[in-house]
This record gives sequence, structure tokens and C-alpha cells, in this order.
Amino acid sequence: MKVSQSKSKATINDVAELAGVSIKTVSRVVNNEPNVRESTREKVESAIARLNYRPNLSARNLASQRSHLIGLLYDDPATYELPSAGYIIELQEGVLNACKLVKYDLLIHPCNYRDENLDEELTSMIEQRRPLGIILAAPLSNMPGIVKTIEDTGTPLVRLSPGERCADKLTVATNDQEICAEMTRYLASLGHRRIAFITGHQGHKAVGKRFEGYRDGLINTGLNFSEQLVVEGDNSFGSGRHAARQLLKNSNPPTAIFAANDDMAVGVLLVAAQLGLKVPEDLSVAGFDDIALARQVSPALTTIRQPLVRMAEHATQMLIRENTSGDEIQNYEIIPGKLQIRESTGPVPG
Amino acid sequence: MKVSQSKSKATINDVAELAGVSIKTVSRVVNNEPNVRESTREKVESAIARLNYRPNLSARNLASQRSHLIGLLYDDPATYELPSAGYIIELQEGVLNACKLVKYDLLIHPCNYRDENLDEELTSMIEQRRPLGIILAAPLSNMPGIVKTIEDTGTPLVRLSPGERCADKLTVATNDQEICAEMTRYLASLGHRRIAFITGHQGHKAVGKRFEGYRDGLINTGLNFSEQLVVEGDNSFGSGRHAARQLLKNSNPPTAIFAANDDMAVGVLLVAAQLGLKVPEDLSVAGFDDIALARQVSPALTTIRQPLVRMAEHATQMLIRENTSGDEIQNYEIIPGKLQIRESTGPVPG
DNA sequence: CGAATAATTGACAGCGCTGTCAATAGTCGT
DNA sequence: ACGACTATTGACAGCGCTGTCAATTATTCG
Repeated sequence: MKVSQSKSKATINDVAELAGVSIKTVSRVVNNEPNVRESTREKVESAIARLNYRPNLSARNLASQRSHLIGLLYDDPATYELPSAGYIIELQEGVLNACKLVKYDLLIHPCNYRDENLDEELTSMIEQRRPLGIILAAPLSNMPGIVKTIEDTGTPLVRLSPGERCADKLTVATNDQEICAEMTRYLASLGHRRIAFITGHQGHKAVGKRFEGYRDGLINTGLNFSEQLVVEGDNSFGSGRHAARQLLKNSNPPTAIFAANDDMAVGVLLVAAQLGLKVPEDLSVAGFDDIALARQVSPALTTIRQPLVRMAEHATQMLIRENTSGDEIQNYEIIPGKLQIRESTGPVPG
Repeated sequence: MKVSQSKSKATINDVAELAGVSIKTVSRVVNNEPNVRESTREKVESAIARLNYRPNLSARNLASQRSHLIGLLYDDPATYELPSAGYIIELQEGVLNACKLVKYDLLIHPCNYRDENLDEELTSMIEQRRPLGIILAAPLSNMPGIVKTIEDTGTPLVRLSPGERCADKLTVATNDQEICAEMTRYLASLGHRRIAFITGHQGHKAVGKRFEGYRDGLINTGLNFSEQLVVEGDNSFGSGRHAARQLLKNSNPPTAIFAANDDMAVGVLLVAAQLGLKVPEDLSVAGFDDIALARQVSPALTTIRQPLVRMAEHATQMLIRENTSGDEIQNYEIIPGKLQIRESTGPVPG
């Protein structure tokens, strides 16, 4: 018995022949173009099914002068420690989700912004692959040189969560500042009056916003800001431990500690355990990021979830829409984060 | 003043014209083919530089009938919790490293093996993109159905770290079992006689090998295997804590605990802290994976580093070599893991 | 019912590159 | 210097698809 799905893949010509139409008509059906009679469409579709035909993407890209690729650029985690693997995976997931619906593919390109030849490397990648658009993740999206290099190629660009708004550029951001204010208000609503904050790595813009949000929250609830309740961290677990010890040895220690990221918050949790403090009975702890560990520690960490997946999805849709429909699109979109209230926060002691 | 690097990208024709040769000669230079006179090559290269020419990959792929893509398939972390982000990032890094050298690109394809339509999805992806080869990461590489689906497309396939060896398939693995035996011997060499083991998630083959390695190590050093010193975990932080409590409340507790992964080992560390046990003075702890957290906890965790990046690199090279040189290639390669001795292990107390 | 209009289809020329094979230019030996 | 090679180069035909535009039907309307 002959197997029709032989090695040699069917081409558009085979389909056209089998369906008794021209290749152009097959092309129309495949691309869902209008103005194909229903009966014709059916003939073609059955031929496609019978031959197990799949369009060759290289040919399609070449002929149509546009690839079906979305480029995702992010800072290469391999060049330093890899803390941000989860961050990248979520970005990829978001882009892939959006791509799948429209049969686009994802081209990932980790890059090292310290690299001398980065401009050349990016230009080369873009010109060769001609992605339909590029998504630039933080912190790269805050680097004017990189943004410019990409813009110079004429490729549509969406920046993810950059420090500032910029009217003429496509941007998707989250509300770091507002959501941190909300977390602070939440802690205050539990009765906490001495809410400490552990700041993150300097120079990471989003992390700076978190601190501002903390202050906003204090103001909103009429609490005083006190330098004594702010300790500097650097986003690492170790710095969280260090900061916690500093805060808790205080004569009048805080009853709640809000850390600018989860790694540091988990550090706080550990120190509390070592000091014999029960969480949340004696101390409430909150973080930011909702890393996997946040759900695994005990007590599970109250934190803030950045909607990375949805942000990446949205960015991708922006690019696709920009290229397909001529619709006017919002060029600045904020996707709000969300409080994840878990076990590490509770009413103020006493 | 005219800018020569205008919007319209240079094509091979432009280069040929400027260099005064045929497009075929340009093609030869670009592809590093032999039999081009040195002087000609220089002419062409300078024309390329001047025009800032970059070959169009779609055209190249279409004409040469082979893409320059490597497909990387792995289990989609988004479908459950995302513990394995680091694993995936390292895989990607390895493949990208190898790709960069030869100007190949990476096509990532997370997939969910529970998905009904996975076969169709994979076949479709492969036939459309025609990757030059596919790298299949564990645990997918252990699933015969998936392996078969890919093989049926005729695409070269490398399996990454599958449970068992298989002579007729390209495979890259690591020495889980041996390296765990080594860790066990190392602990024994520190004087430990009661070395406990926390097993991992059932059904994860590699994790099973780790347990076997532990037993081998005991045998090597003349220690007895005892059921009492083995507790079942499920790879989670929480299960590590649970297992640790169980082991340490024992009347004759172990002096060393070896966990089948780092998440669980960190759980052990936490319980030890809560119980007032000093690590490594009172208890030695070892893990497996070398996740980022392993370096951040205090004491830093002794663990085993799986050479994922190098494995992925090697797998990629296998695919490329299979396609370019006709060289006979080793079809089974073991890349050994490595002990990372840090602070959490030390001489037996007393 | 015929002209005008709209819907449907197909012929054909590329997209930018590589593979094949024939043409040309160099080299060597005698 | 001449034939027999070998090294180098180019002409040309696609790869499989889409865009353009003209050709061929349907459909509508007065």
C-alpha cells in the first residue's frame, strides 16, 4: 500500500493540481483572503488535507517581503548570575502565546549590553531575519543607544516596562509605583504603623519606582516616612538578610517589612526564623515579583505579581496589529500588577 | 549628502555589480566556498562592506532547501509551576552559543506533552520551518511517542539526557548516577557514616538515577544502606523541609543529608536553622542542580552542577556536523557533571 | 435583456539566493 | 609553444510562494 504522505513534501503546485485550480487560488485559501467562492475553498481545503500540505515559510517570507517572526531582545542572563530566568521565561511565554494564534514565530536574542559590537550584532540580526517587529525588554528598553539602533533599522519596536513614558514610542508598562503604594496601604490597613522598606539595586529604574510607591502609600495613609525604616539592598537574598538584621535589631523595630523584591523578602523570612520571630504573628513580610519560591516558603510570601506574560502578549499584539490591520493603536499601555496576599502578612501584633 | 545605506537593503546583485563579478561569485565568497581567487575575494568583500550587505536568510533557505534553524523542544513550564526556568534558560544558552558560531538560529518550542494535538503541532512546526535538526530535552526525550513523531518527519534528532542509552539515536547525557556516587563518597570522606538521602519526584528518570548513585556511593565506601535514612520528596522546597524534619527528629539522626535537588536541600537548610543546628558544624547538606539560590543561601550550598549549557552546545554541534561535514560522529556523548563544594558540607561533628 | 458592476480566478513576473554545468582563464609538462 | 589539466568564473534555471493585473465569470439594475 502506498503512503501518500511520502518524503517529498507537497507544494502549492500539487495542491493546485489536485484541486483543479491555480496556485494563486490556493494561496488565497491558505491566507484566508476574501473573494474565494465557498465551493472553491472547500475543494482546495480538501486537497490540502489530502496532501497534508503545509506552506513553506521561507518561500512565503521571501515572496511577501515580510517574515513572520517576532524578535525578543533581553539582557543575557548568562553574563552574570542567572537570577532572572523566570523573568525571561515569562516574557517568552507571553510572546509565544500571542504568536501561536497568528502563526508567527519567535526569535529570541539574548544580548549583553556591555558588548562593544552589540549595535552591529543587532543590526545584522535584524537585517538578515527581518523580523516583523521587536520587543525590547527591560533593562535594555531603558538604554537609548539600543533603542536608537533598532529604530534606525526601521523595524517596529515595543519597549517593555521602561522607566519613563515616551509619547512617540510603543510601550507596555506596569504600574510598579501604584501597586507598591497599594501594598503599603494594605499593610497599613492591617494596623501596621512601622512599615519598613528594603530598596533594590540602584540604577534599576523599575525598582526605584517601587520605593516611590512605598512612600506614596505612607502618605496616603497618613503615616510618616522615616529614614530609619529604609535600608538599602541590592536585590540579592543575602542583602535581604543583612537588611532584616539591621532593621530588627532596632530598639523600636518595624512590625512589617516590605522588600523591593522576593529574593530579599525571603532573606527577611529566614532572619525572622533565626531570631525566633513568628511570621505573620510577630512580623509581616511582603515582597515583589512572585517568584516560584514565594509560594514554596513557609509561610507563603505575600507579594506583588508583575503581569509579565500579559505584558509580553500585549506587546506582541501591538506589533502584529501595526503590521496587519491599519487600525490606530494605543501606543502606551499599562497592565497593572496584582497583590498576592498570602500567609506572610497579618494584623499588627498586640 | 547622500547616505548610501538607504532603506532599501543591498542585495547580492548590488554587491556583484559593485565588485564587477557575477552574483554566483558573491555567493561563493559569502559562503566561504573554495576556488575563489584571493584578489576576487577581496574585491567582493570590500563591496560587501561598502554596501553593508547581509544575505537574506529566507532566500538562502529557499534556494538551498535547508533552513539554518535548530529547533529546541522542551516541556512547557507554563503549564505547571515554573521551577525549571533556569533549566530552560541554560538549554537555550547552550544552543545559542553553538548556533552563533555558525550563524544558525534557534527556534524554541515549549510544548505540553499532555496535549492531545501535540503530534500534529510538532509535525506542522517541523514541516513548515524545516529545521535542520531538533534537540529534545528531558523529560520529553523519554517519551517514545514524541521521539517517534519527530523521527517520522525525517528530521535529525538529538535527545538530551534521557533515562536510557539507545545505540541508534543521537544522545547527549550526563552522569547523574556516577556523580551522585561521587558526592556520597565525598561526604563519607568527611567522616560521615549516617548519610541520608531525600529522593525526588517519582517518574523523573534522571532523579531516579541520583538515588541509585547514592547507593553506589555507599557501597563504594563500605557503608550500609538503610531505609531509615531515605525519605521521599517531590522536588519541592516544602517536601525538603518535611523530609528534613522527619530525618532529624530521629533518635539517631544523620550527620549529612543529600537531597536529590537544590530546592529540597534549601528546605533542609531552613529546618536545620529552625532546629538550631549549625551547618556544617552539626549537619552537612548537599543538593543537586546548582540553582542560583544555592549560591545565595548561607551557608552556600554544596551541590552538583549539571553541565546543561555544554550538553546543549554539544547537541547542537552534533546536528550541525551531521548536516555539514559527512564526518562520522559519536552518537552517544556523556558530559560529566561536577561537584560544587561550598560551605554547607564539612567534617562530621565530634 | 444588455450594459454596468462586482466577484472570482489565473497568468506571470519576480522575491534573493544557490545548484548545476558550461565557459573561460591559468598552469604545467615536454 | 601546445595540449591536457585544473582553478576560477558566470549564465541560467529554479526554490515555493505572493503581488499585480488582466481575464473570466456572476450579479444587479434600469
